[in-house]
Formats: sequence, structure tokens, C-alpha cells
Amino acid sequence: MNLPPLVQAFVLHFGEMGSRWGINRTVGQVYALLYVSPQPLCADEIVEALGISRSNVSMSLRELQAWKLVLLKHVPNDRRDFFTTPDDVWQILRTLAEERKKREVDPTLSVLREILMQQPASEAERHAQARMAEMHGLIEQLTNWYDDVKQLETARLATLLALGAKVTKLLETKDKIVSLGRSKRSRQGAEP
Amino acid sequence: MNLPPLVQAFVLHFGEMGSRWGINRTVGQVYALLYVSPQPLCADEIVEALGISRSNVSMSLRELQAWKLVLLKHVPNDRRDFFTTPDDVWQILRTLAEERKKREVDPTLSVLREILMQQPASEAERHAQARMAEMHGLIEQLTNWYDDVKQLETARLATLLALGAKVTKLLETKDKIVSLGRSKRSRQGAEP
DNA sequence: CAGTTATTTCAGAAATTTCTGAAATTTACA
DNA sequence: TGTAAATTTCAGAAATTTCTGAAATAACTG
Repeated sequence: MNLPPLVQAFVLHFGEMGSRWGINRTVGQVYALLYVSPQPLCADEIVEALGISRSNVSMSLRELQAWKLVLLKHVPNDRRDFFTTPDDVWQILRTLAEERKKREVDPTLSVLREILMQQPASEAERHAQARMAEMHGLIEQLTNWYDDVKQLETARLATLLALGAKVTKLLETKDKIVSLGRSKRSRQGAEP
Repeated sequence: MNLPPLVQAFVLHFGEMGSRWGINRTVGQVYALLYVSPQPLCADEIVEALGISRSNVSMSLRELQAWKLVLLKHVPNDRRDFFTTPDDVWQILRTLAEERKKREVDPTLSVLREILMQQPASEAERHAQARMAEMHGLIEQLTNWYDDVKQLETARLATLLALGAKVTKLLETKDKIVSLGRSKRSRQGAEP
């Protein structure tokens, strides 16, 4: 690996973290490298920087593109493919959330729903279904929130984050606001 | 594997999902089994239900206990250890969030901070640092929000979720409320 | 205490994942 | 077109992770 020390530290850390996330080490490193690179890189530059095989780079890039975390760029008068990461970190966060939801949360919800449709054949199954219903309910609440919030522009999202828990305090004392808020949409009772 | 079909479907799905999360298949299955079980199970019951070795069960349980996702229980007049999952799904969510933060987010923040302290030795390093600073800022905003929100009791947390994006809409039109909320900068601020 | 049961540890086997080099395919342009 | 550069594919090698059985340890019981 042939990188400025400071970049190397970052790339190595991302590699480690990658493994914890089911993403593999190399994929994590490639992403990290592109993320901090001042300009798009071509595959051979990645090979050079990380000291891994050309074919491994090809597969890692394909994976990252599937996640929409890395974009193909073309440089004029150069046949090679170049790659970058989107540069708005908030956008990156959105993409990550969306893709993880698609791959992990949605399939889980659909398995749960499927199971919950079935007729329990024993007390054990009845209890299991009740537990799964709790889990299903929780995930549904979370994804409803997510679906609602993901459409906010960055500035508003930042505002919402900054506000944090204070929101509920406000609501408690000022519940006319609640009813005002509820006029638009009706989800779970927000009453104290 | 020797389980009611409906439970088996759930256990298998959790096993699959486990792999995607860096958690291994067996650990996921053990968790799922305990989650839906009407009463605590001992290690041999898990061996029996999942058809895996006793030693594998022992290691999986140890892992789950380290994550605080599984608790040791004792049944009167029985020397064996029994295991359950906490039954409040919201509590489970909190635990999961807390542990993942501890293992993944905190170390990343500290690596980033460390790197950002250093003097860049080139233009490439300078740019890399700027990118890392953006990432650091984003993570910090998210963790601040999380630290704020995690202390809410379940009912309030549910309220906040139900409200979703509507919060920011409210703020826009009624920004005197913002300043009211902001008067107690830190969390927990009890309001008149 | 001796005997019994329960649990953990750990070396190596088995399974899975990752990575590579060579070959095949695609692409661009002369 | 033909050809050379760029990229992808893929079979198997290498590395890593997971799992097991046997042995060690610990915990209880009579």
C-alpha cells in the first residue's frame, strides 16, 4: 500500500469497519480511498494505491456501484473509466440508508408479514407470532418515520436533528401544535 | 433443525440477515429462537432445536450476552443456565443502537479526530483532511441527536417518530416556538 | 470428599469468503 | 473493419471464519 500516511490511516480504518458491516475489507478500502481523493481515480490507480489485484478492484468497484456509493466518471480524451464518490455527505448518508433498508429491512418486513398471515398450529406458534407482531410493529414505526424524514432537504433535516428530544417537550405543553401538525397527516396518536 | 415451521422460517431468516450484519449465522439463529420462545431455554434445548454443536451454542450465547441482547436466567431447582431476550422491543432497539455505536461509531470518530489533529504534508493530504472533517461533522450531528433522543421514554420516542418530518414544517411557520424550545439548550429540560 | 452434571476452551476440520492470474469480452478508434 | 487498450469473468488458490469434538474446568450434590 502506497499512500500518504494520513490517508492510509483512514483507508485502513475503513477496511476494518467494512468487515464489521458485512462489507468486505477491500471494498471498504476502495470506498475510503475514493472518498478522500481530490480527483476521480481509474482502476489502475486504485491497484497501485492499495496494492491489490486488478480483478479485485474491478469487483469492488462493481459492488460499490451497485450500492450507488461510487459513480463512474469519464475524463475527456481518456478511454479509461474513472470513479468518484458523491461529494455531499448528507446525500451519501441518504443513499446508504436507502440501500440498507432495501436489502435488510424490507425483506425482513416481508418475511414477518408472511409468517403473520399463517394460522398458528400450537401455543408455541401463537406466542411466536405475537412476538413477531411486536417486532413488525416496531420496524414499521421506524420505517414510517424514515420514509417521512428522508424527503427533507438537508437544511431541514439538520434542523430536525439539532432539535432532537426537545420536540416532545414542546408538544407536551403546547398540544394545540400537535393538532395543527396532525391536520396534514394521521399517524399514531401523538397525544400526551 | 427441529422447530414449528413458522418459527423455523423466522429463525432461518434471522440467520441469513445475521450474515449481512457481520453477526454470524448461528448467532442470529440463536437470538431469533430465544426471541420467540415462550420461556427461557437452556443450552441443550438450543442444541436440539437448531441442530448445532453444544460448543457452538456456548460461544454464540457468550457473544449475545456481550451484546446484552440475551440474558442469563435461573430456574429454581435447576442447575442449568437458561437464557432469554429482554421482552420490550423498544429496549432491544436501544441496546442494539448503543452497542453498535460503541463498537462502530465511537472508534470511527476517534480515528477521524486523531487524523484531523495532524499536520497535512501535501495538498492531497489537505484535501483528504477536509473530506474527513465533513464526515466527522456529519457523524457528530447524528450522534448528538442520538444522545439526545435515546433518553426519551418509549411513549415520547414513539410520539417523536409519529411526528416525523412534520416537526420542521411547524418550526418554519412558528419559529417563536423554536426559540422557546431552544431556551433550554441541553436535553431533559423540563418546560413550564 | 467423590461423583456427577454443566459449561467453557481450544486445536484443528470444515465451510465460506476473498483474492488472484489468465483468459474472455467489450470498447474505442485508426 | 482490425487491433490494441480497458474491463470483466471465473476457476481455483489463499485467507479467514465458523464449527466441532474432545478435553479441561467449574459448579453442584449427596
